[in-house]
Amino acid sequence: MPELPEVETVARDLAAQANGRTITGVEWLDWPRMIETPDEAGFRAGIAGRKILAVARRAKWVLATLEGGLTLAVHLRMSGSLVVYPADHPIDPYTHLVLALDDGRRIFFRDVRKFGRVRLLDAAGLAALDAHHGVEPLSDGFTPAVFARILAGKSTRIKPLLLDQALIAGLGNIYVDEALWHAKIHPERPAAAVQAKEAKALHGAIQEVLTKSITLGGSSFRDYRNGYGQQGGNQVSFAVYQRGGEPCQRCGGLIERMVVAQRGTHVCPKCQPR
DNA sequence: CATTACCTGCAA
DNA sequence: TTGCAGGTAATG
Repeated sequence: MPELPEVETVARDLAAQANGRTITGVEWLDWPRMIETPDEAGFRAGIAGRKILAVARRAKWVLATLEGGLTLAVHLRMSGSLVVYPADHPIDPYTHLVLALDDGRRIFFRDVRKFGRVRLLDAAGLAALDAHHGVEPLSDGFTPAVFARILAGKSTRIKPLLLDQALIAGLGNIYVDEALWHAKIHPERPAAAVQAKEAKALHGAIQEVLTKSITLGGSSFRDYRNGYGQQGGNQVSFAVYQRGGEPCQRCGGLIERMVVAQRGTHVCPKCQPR
């Protein structure tokens, strides 16, 4: 799925295009199972006539603040996209939700794999979603000291720990592999065994890979689209992700693909010793 | 911890 | 045909 940089890009794109517009209603919905709460009828009734006040990101959720204390929350999971299209844009078989705006344009939610999820939340629901997630890695609250506290005493391997949204919100498979390579840390090392100096390097690497990707509009491959329907971000290049068998750009050793916590994992064994 | 489930498309 | 894909929750 889109990870933090891609979701951030989508949220910004939606904000730029839809802030101040009113959702007149649900124009298309062919996969109601993706709506987790409320039920379909409640969703249709609750969203109609609401003005979009702001669009932001929390973890990998796109959050549209609506008039009346409600929030439209969308998770793109593996293959979802959220795009504002002109009135004449066709609805294809992978488009599962279309929201009509008061100026004739529409917000399309497209999702090949149907893993994406949509919620219409009140204040309590939004608070619960927020509480479910850990620190935002690009926020002021994510200091090296805070990161050190997260690692302290944990026997979990560092990669699965970084993927745990309840600890740090927004990292996914790509950027974890990239950050670990930058910091020269093997993904299977126990978190508590990562030394202070290494943890500081990893903290910096996490912020750098995320920030750089946001600057470039998110990485683009497979199903990812920004809020304008563009692939964008082709400039983002990865050091190890999906480069198994290729030489490491730092040491020349061969990048290896392995499986860690059931996720494809890419590592330079020479740069990132166990 | 690992496995399974949720879905579909695509490359090997 | 098999395995793999940016995610996450539920279940041994």
